[in-house]
Amino acid sequence: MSPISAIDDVLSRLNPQQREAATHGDKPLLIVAGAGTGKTATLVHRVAWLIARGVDPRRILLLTFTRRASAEMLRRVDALLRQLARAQPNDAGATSEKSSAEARRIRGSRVWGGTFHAVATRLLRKYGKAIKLPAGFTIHDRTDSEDLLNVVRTEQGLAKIDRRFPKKGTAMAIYSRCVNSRQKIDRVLKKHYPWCKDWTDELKKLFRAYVDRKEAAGVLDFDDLLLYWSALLNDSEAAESVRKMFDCVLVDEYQDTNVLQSEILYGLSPDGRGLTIVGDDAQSIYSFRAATVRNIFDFPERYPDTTIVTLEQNYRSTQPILDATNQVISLAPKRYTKNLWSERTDGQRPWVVQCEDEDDQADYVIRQILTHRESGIDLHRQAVLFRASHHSMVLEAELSRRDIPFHKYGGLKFVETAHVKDLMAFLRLAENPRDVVAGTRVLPLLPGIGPGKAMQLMDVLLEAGGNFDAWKTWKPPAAAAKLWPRLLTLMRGLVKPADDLSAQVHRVRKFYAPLLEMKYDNSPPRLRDLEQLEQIASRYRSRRKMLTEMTLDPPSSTQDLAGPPHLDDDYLILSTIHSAKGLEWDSVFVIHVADGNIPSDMATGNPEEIEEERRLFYVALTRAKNWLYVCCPLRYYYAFRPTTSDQHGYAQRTRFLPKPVLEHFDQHVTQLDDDSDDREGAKLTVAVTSRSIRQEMKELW
DNA sequence: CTGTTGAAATTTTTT
DNA sequence: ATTTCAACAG
Repeated sequence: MSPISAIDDVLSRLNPQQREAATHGDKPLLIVAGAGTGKTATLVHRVAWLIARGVDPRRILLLTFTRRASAEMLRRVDALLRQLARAQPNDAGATSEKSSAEARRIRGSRVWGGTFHAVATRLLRKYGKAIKLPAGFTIHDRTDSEDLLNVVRTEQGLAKIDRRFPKKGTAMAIYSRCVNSRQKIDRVLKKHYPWCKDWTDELKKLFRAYVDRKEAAGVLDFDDLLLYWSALLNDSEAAESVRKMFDCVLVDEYQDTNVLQSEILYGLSPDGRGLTIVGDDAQSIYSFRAATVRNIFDFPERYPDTTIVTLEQNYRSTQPILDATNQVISLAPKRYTKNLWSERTDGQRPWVVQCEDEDDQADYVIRQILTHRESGIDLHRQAVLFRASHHSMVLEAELSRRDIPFHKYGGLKFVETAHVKDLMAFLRLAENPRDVVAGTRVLPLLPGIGPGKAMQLMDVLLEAGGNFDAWKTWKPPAAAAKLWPRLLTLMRGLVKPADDLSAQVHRVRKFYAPLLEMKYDNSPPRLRDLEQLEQIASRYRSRRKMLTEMTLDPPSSTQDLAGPPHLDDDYLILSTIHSAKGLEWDSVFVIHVADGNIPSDMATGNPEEIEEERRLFYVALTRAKNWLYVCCPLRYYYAFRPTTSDQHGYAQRTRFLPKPVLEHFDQHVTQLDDDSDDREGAKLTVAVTSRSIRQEMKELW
């Protein structure tokens, strides 16, 4: 088989639109890909096609939303390329060496892949010098950035003035939005933070000082990574070298990029040559990170040669599910109209399930999941989705009680827990002694040292250019006298370590463990986390690499840390809707579908926010392949304040399921049944409550 | 300046 | 329920 017909063979598995996209030339290409329309397959084939056509893999840049997505795509590109290589004519002997060289050349794993932030880091380590970045910069995550901002805020006395001054989290969000949307602070405040308008001047001053502080500390925050990448592309010399690195740039999830990212893209290819972007305006759910659907709408205007390919055939869901989800999104004003359809015409209609309360909901979901499992759908092919991380707490407790294993994605991550951050701070301080945030985290761990002394010590260290010897002359207070010399030894040993990374972590752990035990009363599980961290460290070649990766791409679920799961392990997936992006399961349960949760009360300020919540709901629903359950508890208990007996309120079904849409769902009410020993009693209550609930339902809905 | 205690405020999504 | 803030004693 000739190479050409081999690739034709591979491409024949795609539908005509997908094939058009995969084999498009090098003019700008916009793929509007509805949910489940095989956009990953299309991108993967496109990359493989480019490589097969002779493009050097190292000159392809694949920008994805998560590292997981990038790894998955590159793996599939590899598989495809291997398949192609096998199909090449292979006349014995001499050619086999040649063809294995060819195979090496086309390895997809050599493609540049990753998130904007991860790629930015790699480029800045390499070319940062051109714009005067220190090579050994460390990266601040959101919390670190807030901490540094707080340091500056305290210095400026803004914390004292009045309690109405925006808190660090808000201030950080404002700053971040300015950077990512490339807007002046006045505009951002007016549009998104009107209640902070009175503080404009103070905020400006605060941000200026914050920028200086970052520079002095040799750190970059998430926004800086993009900002400096963009700056690199504006520096005439550096831009030339960076631009020349890539022939093709492909961007996934383009609807969730922000203005700064679109500028980076423009910088990489001003005429759009070699540019491919994929997105779905109906799934734009990251505007709180300054992402804007406009990017995808404006793309054809910015690059007039753009070809638009729309993918509408859905390979994921059954038609009854699509009928319902199409209805949900049809109520949104939108521009790229798609009508998703499937060849899988039959299947169970999606359900709207009315539950009594949160406990009932958890119970119902678990029963239904177990029923599916009995019929052969493993737990990991089922998922429970929710708007906010804490919405799954009751369910998690119940799953644990019944020994049903689960992995949770989204919400607080392992690396964000205090003790892990503490330990990492030691490493970060060693890597970059100018990092004030790391220092002011480590130092107050010692008794007798608080924020004040810590700040002083960091100033001394900064003055000395980051040489820990500068601390030798310092006289610690009595309480810290014993530990101080040991800390000094530890840190000096870590600066130029002779041992491998896990040994370094071990040394930190030995030092930190007793302090941890004093600080927390539930220390045993935390100590175990630290042991696990030591294990993880052995997987990394360098400390810098570990620090970078743990910041940019933290393990998304606690269980991920244990390494690849055993094959016989089966576990249910719990996920925030945001973290469920791009994924799919056989059966999907969306819980807490009540107004206030979806749309979240926090996001009903303006119509745009509400539209985003609608898309969020749409994303959740379109994750389902075969079975879709939408659950809404009728009654919510108020956990707040002394629980005077039976305080509760009633929930309204989400506004995104009005009557006409609801007709595409089957409606159910949970039936309590023989779960417990007192079968009789349970049945009795059911009779009463379910009737009264139906009554209430009639009145409320 | 540190560390503790008690009161008050808050309530999302994440690179 | 948790986190953040303010006041106060050592």
